[in-house]
Amino acid sequence: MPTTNTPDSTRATLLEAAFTEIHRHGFQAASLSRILADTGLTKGALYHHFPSKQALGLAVVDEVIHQRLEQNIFRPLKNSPRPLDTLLHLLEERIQARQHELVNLGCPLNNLMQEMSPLDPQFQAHLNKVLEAWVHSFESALKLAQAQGEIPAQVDCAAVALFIVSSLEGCIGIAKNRRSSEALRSCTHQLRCYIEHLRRPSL
Amino acid sequence: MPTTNTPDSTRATLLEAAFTEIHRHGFQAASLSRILADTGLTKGALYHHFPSKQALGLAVVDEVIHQRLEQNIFRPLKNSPRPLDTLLHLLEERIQARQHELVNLGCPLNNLMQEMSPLDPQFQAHLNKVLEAWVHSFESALKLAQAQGEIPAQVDCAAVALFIVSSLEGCIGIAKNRRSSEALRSCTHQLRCYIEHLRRPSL
DNA sequence: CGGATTGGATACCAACCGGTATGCACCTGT
DNA sequence: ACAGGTGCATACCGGTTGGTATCCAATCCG
Repeated sequence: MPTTNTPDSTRATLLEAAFTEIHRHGFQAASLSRILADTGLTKGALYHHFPSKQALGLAVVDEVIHQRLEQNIFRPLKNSPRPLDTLLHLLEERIQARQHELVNLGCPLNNLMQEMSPLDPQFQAHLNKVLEAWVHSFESALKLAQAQGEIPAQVDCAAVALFIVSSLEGCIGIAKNRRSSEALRSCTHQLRCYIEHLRRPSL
Repeated sequence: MPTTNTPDSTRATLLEAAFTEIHRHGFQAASLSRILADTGLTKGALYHHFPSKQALGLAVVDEVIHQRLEQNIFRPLKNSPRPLDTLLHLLEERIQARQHELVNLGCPLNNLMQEMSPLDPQFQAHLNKVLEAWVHSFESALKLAQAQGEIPAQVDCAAVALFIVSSLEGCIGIAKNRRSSEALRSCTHQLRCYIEHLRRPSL
């Protein structure tokens, strides 16, 4: 039994604790001391794996936030034969499942975007990469539905995908401010209505 | 000619500078020293007018942010005989006029909601009051349009109003992250389409 | 078996933070 | 004209922050 952990496990521990701390307090107010206290590690360990607080934050974006979205949203959507139904189902089910986290702390990605994008070009770039992947994921689903004749040809899938992601983040943000699951449900219901509406021949 | 300013002008100077600083850096990262450097005032002046940094922030919410919304949005909407047209016009014109500010720094209200609501119940309360006033303003406009027969009776005006505000904030937030006026235009255009859609007999 | 490298701990630092105590002009009420 | 309050400046405080320099133990490699 080794007395030292594998380096990757320590790194992963730090990433996970940093994610939680950032989710709770935002990046700027995230305290390295608190992360270290939570993990039982020390500054030596942290600065061995990450050259700076910023690098830690960017790693959280790339390796925690992006990956979670990839696994929970992008992948199911990509593999679905009925993309529109899957999209609607994901919007309902994923939000329902994480409603407490969302109402209390909001969306980790959006929180960071709102806080860091105007302040730090590097954060902006990394966050935007995740955002674009998200929009692209929805756009592909919409285009497939369009190819299947489920939504009209004149629909601008890219613009609609951007709007869906925007509205979704908006709904989560407002629900967080209200501290209300009910607001989250009501708001995302309207969003689903909007999406359903795409189906009908709109004129 | 008096050598001392009227107290209210100093207070207003502080509020305005605090608003700008908070808009740029968020509340937690807003530096009192920077506010004082910008105004040429000192800690003595600040703590004479405000008992704490939190009180300053809450005053910015109540006296700057709320009042601006009141003047630029709530009031025009309340006095309009054609509420739906006015709403759509406001969404287009106000966003166009402030697009640079919105793309670079986002919506002052939403920025603070995202940052402070989960952290500080007092902020949450003050911010929520502004948010509710906003939603109520839109709801009243929708209800008037409904009474005028412009939108169908089965439309849930409260839910739609909440969704419009949420989506709007979402659109601004996403456009800020992309640093793109074009994204802001595209996104709010979809929102206006959604609102236009309320007009048609939807079934 | 023994140097070199890796993983991490300890102790420390300067900078900055919000907040406070005190002092001092000036205006006001009487 | 004088006492008191108002409006603000100056100086200072303890605490926290991100970051660094140093050191030790374990592992790996030859």
